[in-house]
Amino acid sequence: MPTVSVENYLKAILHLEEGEEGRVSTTAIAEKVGATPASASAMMSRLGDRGWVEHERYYGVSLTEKGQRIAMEILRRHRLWERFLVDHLGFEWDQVHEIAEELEHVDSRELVNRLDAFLGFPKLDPHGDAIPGPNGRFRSVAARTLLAEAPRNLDLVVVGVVDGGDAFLRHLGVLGIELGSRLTVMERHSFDGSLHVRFADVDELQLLAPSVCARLWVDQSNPAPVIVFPENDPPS
Amino acid sequence: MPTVSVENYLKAILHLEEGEEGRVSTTAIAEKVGATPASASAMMSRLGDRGWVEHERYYGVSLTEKGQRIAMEILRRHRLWERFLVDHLGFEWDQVHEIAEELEHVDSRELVNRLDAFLGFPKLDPHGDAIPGPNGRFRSVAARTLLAEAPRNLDLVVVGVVDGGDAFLRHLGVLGIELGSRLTVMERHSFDGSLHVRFADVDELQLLAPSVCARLWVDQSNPAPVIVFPENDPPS
DNA sequence: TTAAATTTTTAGGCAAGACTAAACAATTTT
DNA sequence: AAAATTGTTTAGTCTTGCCTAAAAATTTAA
Ligand SMILES: [Mn+2]
Ligand SMILES: [Mn+2]
Ligand SMILES: [Mn+2]
Ligand SMILES: [Mn+2]
Repeated sequence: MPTVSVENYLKAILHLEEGEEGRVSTTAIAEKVGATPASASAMMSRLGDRGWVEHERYYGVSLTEKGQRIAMEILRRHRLWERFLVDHLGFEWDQVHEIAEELEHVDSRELVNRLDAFLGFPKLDPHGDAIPGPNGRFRSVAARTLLAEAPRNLDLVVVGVVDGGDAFLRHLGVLGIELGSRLTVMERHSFDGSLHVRFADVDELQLLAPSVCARLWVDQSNPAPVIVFPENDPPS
Repeated sequence: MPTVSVENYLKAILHLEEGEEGRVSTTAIAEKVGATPASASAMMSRLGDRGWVEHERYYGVSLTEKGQRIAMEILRRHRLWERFLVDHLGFEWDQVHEIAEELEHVDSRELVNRLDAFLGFPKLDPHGDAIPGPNGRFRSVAARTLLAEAPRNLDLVVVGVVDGGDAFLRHLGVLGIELGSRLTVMERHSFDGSLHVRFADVDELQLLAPSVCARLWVDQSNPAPVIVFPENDPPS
């Protein structure tokens, strides 16, 4: 029965662990939860006592099996609630994070599973992030690339955002980019990595700053497959 | 920006104030929130400092205008979430209280108003209790009577329960009683106030204990009105 | 109108979680 | 290798909210 604060810390550590190798630093955690390093340090020893993190003094922490299970559960709730807010209450994707940040702490196994069913067992949240299943593992590991690293001349589709703060999401709105937007990389400028892209529904080329390209997940957009009818029936 | 604990205390005081005259006792509040009188006493002076209750030492408290506004907002959230849980997630009415007790503390004006709209601006929660509107006042003051005090030989309909703990709600399930059940009081037994009633959908008379009759709100069931067509047009 | 019983408040502690300032350890620079 | 910088922990303090035990006020009973 972790408190709200403990749940926020565990989720922060989970976020910081993915991608980065090894242990997570106290200062990074403090920054993520909006507290001082001193407060985070105190919390780490409490989390260590309860067996939710492994704490090597002066070298950071990593989640234990138990801690990870809890963190994944919070993440699951967060992302399911975000889906609910967008799909059923008509919120925009840049308005739901803060509210989900509170809803995720409502503790009822039954509630979250019924919500999951009500939403149709979604695999992705409104920002394109995978939603953990009731077992605490992700339902699908989608193959995705950062737009910044995508090859040219491919039909791409935006499938997610990296660490999407509300300001960034609103900026995407200004640029006319949303989940599902289709585009092609025409030119990559080696000076700063900015890209000239062409959107499927726009005529002119558009320039995207590297700060944007590094935060967009894209996938190859499956073109409507060309179905070739065989001239003869295949052998059964 | 009250804390969860403060919100629970304010709501408890609101509940205790209705019906009872004058101030609410520290001990009653303590019992309602599940704390000791000493803890409640300490909380009362904190609430007094913030201007949410009027505290007359040794004589109890009453909500101020401000305190009442906050408490009504919590009550609104609680009952809206109960509606959501029953109407959309398929919970039974005896399973939702505890979960709503947590959801009510999620603090977002926008969220609660959109939820209200999503639910179709309901007037009553699943237990028949009125849901406060965004202005903090009840939307409708339904005319209702306790079954224990209802006259005989009237077509009645169950419109609500008084202070419905889960145990009582499950007992109603055993008796086959739910919101909307139609019944008529056939006999009132002066010994202990128990009633013989006839349910609209059952043949035999059924005996209801006073503990049940005192906790059921009933209203006269409007029989499908007999429409009398005038022989002549009324004078305009 | 005292005395007994009940209710309420106060006193003294404790745990969680936050902060600032200071000490300490690790890492980088010089 | 020593010095400076950076990151982490410790020390000391605060607030909220809870507890038990004891004191004080109020209510009830004798
Ligand atoms: Mn949160
Ligand atoms: Mn998200
Ligand atoms: Mn509550
Ligand atoms: Mn209710």
